[in-house]
Amino acid sequence: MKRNSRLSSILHILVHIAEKPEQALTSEQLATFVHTNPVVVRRTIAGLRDAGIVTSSRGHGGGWQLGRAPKDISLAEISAALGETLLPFSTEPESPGCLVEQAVIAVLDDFRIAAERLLAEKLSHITLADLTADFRRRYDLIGVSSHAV
Amino acid sequence: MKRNSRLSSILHILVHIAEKPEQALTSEQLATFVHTNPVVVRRTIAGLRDAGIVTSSRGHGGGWQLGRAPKDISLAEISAALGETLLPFSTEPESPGCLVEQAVIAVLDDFRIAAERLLAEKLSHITLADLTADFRRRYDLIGVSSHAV
DNA sequence: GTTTCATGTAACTTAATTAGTTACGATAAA
DNA sequence: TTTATCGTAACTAATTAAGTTACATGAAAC
Repeated sequence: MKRNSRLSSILHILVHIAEKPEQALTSEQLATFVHTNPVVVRRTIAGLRDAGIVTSSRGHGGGWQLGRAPKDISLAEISAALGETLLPFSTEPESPGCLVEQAVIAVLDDFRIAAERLLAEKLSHITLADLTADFRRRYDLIGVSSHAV
Repeated sequence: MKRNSRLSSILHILVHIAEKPEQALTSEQLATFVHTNPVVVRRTIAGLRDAGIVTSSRGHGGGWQLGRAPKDISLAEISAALGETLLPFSTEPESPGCLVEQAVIAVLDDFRIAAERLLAEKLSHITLADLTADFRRRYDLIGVSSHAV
């Protein structure tokens, strides 16, 4: 899993989980989908469990399943559960007392807050169900197995 | 200069330049504002020169000045000149042939394009002049020197 | 109950990225 | 001619995140 592809990878994983609702998929299986290893998957996906987006079960036959229906899981929630901002520019003061910096940070923070609200609003209208629907459209068209390579 | 504070640092620098329109500020002076060193400043600011946002002059008395009036320099241009996207999540395919990944990337790319347009639009309405005005408001209120620490 | 198969998580290693630094050539004013 | 400045290449250091190893915990299968 490359840097900065966490959101993409997680969605990839979630759609695969959504496509096998009757069985729990193991971290190992999920790891092969995104070319990484099981521990990284568990670590990355842990936040989603805390948010109720997925559930995990231990022991024989255990693994990962969705915590609720795909249509009730929005990309906004997923993104939030990952705990990263979509706009990762820093506005930490580095020269406390510099009025120029204070002005810059004030303007930038206003922008960030407005932008984050906007992005979250857009993401809240896209659900996992939209992704699985898009996948199935492709699948019906081409008709090959759900995962090659 | 910390990671992810490039935009903020550049704006800090630009406002300082804007506040001394009659003189060129050296990389060394600018570096002290953002607690870094002259070479990093030159490197970071090089893209802005290519975009005509600042000009540089060599030799004795040389340094950096604005390429045009603050009111004609928008944050959208500055951000673009830095050559970084504001939404740095990757949508590079890692499993070509996986229809699930293709669906994820398609949806994510649509979102990214729309989001970037939106953010650029918002940033195009904020200019360096807005930042200097905000600074002056603070300055008039508190009345201390433009740069402490 | 013992074995097997999973997750949970801590601790460590490796890889990638970016800032910081040194060095020196080019340029322009004093 | 000296001094001050940028331009840039090459290297080093710091930081971050992914990858890995190891092992404890929990649950099903036999």
